[in-house]
Amino acid sequence: MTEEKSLNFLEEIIEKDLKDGKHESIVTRFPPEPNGYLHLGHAKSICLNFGLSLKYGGYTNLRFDDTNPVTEETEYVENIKSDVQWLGFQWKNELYASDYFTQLYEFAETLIKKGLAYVDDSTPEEIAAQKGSPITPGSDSPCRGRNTEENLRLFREMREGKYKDGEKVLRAKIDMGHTNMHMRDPILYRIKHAHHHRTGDAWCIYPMYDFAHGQSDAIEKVTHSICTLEFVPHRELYNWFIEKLEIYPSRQYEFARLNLTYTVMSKRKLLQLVNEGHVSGWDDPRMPTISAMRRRGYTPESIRDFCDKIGVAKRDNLIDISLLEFCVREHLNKISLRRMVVFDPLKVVITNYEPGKTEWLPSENNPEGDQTTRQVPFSQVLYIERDDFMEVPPKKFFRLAPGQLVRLKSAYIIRCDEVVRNADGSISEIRCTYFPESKSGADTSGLQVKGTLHWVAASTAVPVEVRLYDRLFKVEDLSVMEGDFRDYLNPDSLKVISNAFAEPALKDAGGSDHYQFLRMGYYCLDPESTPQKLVFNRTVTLRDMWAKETKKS
RNA sequence: UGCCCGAUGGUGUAACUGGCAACACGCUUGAUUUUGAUUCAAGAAAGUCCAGGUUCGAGCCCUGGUCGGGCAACCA
Repeated sequence: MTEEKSLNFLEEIIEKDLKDGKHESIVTRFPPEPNGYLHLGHAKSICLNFGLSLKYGGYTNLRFDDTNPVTEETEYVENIKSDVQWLGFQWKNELYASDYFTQLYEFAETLIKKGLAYVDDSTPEEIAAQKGSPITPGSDSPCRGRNTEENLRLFREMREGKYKDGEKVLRAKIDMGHTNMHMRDPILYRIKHAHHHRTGDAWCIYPMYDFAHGQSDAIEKVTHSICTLEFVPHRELYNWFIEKLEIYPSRQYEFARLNLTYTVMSKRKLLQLVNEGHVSGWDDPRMPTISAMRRRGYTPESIRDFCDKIGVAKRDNLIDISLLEFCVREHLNKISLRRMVVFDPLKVVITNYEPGKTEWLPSENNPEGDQTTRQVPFSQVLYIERDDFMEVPPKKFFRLAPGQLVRLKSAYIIRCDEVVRNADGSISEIRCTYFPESKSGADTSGLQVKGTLHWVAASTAVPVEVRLYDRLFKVEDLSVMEGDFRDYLNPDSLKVISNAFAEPALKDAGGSDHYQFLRMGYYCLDPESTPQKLVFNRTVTLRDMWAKETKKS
């Protein structure tokens, strides 16, 4: 009884290919360049590529597109691998475009021998000029007529290191008047006397993306090479190489990249935020990177669910971040342990409770799941949230106010009798009476209250630090804003509560556990946390109808 | 002044491939609730960019527009 779900355009293509017998199973690949961290946009691509091969029987390779030694580093390779695995996917083969350098070099010689590539001595400026513009045809390079022998000799000399960076390039010989700019004699190889993270100094010429990607797909017999929309114009060239080199005909398909409200999703901009110190690093919990989201408390399940819900198509899109938040809340609600933490304490003294006495009261760990409980200490002096008390409450204020009754979660109903002030007039504590017969689980008081508050007993409270994250940017759609994207950074994206009070059960907080601090949102332990100083990250707030209500008036 | 994509509620994705638009998020209202959470119920919201055409019938097909995006790194 599988739920009948309509197919996206990629699934339609694959099902047709399978039905027509074009393929018996499919091979996809996830091809990151190791020059940055993976972000949510990559997660969409990962879920697609791995999801498709899982669904249709086949496999997915992890292939690092490492053709540019000057920007790529091993550190990125390791992080990318762990992010993919954390998301819950396993590749069939771990591969590198650099594994194919010898083969790609031979492909280049093949093209030269076929008279389809030539060595060009033009400068970068000259080549740019020769390209023309989208509306004007380009012009031939003076070197375009070089004969095969000379091209071969020169190309071999390029490889041997006879020339300096930029002195020569290898170009495909296609058509400088082509309407597709990418077909105007694109560069195939350039000289870079640079150390490569894997091949070391074995090479001083490196293939360009276009000459490496498609051929790598072919070598791996990738059936469906799925990439984002900006590569649509490259497809013609992709197919040209397949035809001229007579290699395995992988096919490229493109989908629209993910855009999210209130954030940026480009590696360049994210790198800038890191380098300029707007965030603490690639895994700063405000970043849309996978590692940041993991640190913030997102679960792989929720990210996969999100990628599933946003769908795949070819039109530009801007996904509302509230969908992402919905996905985490939905998962966290099911798995998180409930705990009580007071962020902004207001002292409450229960005047009719025996001083020095402590009662340990059971409270459920998760009302949605198993019915296990933990013990919470109750005593005469407590803390509640300052926001949960008002001297002159508005009409629908269900919390504590003079004369008003409220339940303390898993404990007793209390009534506020008196407000005690400091010399400056601020409230120092409030004095309440409790109703012994209203004890949670054994309530015979018959009292009805509209509100329930979280609380912490003062004597056993554990001081903790809580980091509250908000959206990184102030505006929903950065793409339509004028000026620099950094002008729109949200100055309040991080708020640190260094002295919150937690119930003692939180002393045993584990690294991978997710918590719901009652009425305060979902949290997890930050890696910077120590047993002496617990540090929690807010993953996401709870939905808050009351906040909406108060905002209205 | 070119070539290539795309256009369905506020957002995203559907519509059995031609039979008068569905699902999710968001929003509103109500019920339940020892989390103003969760859960549940109800509701508002597009007549499918425009104009023609084909057809008994078009969001799906054709033609012409309009609007949006992409394309000229020795980046990927």
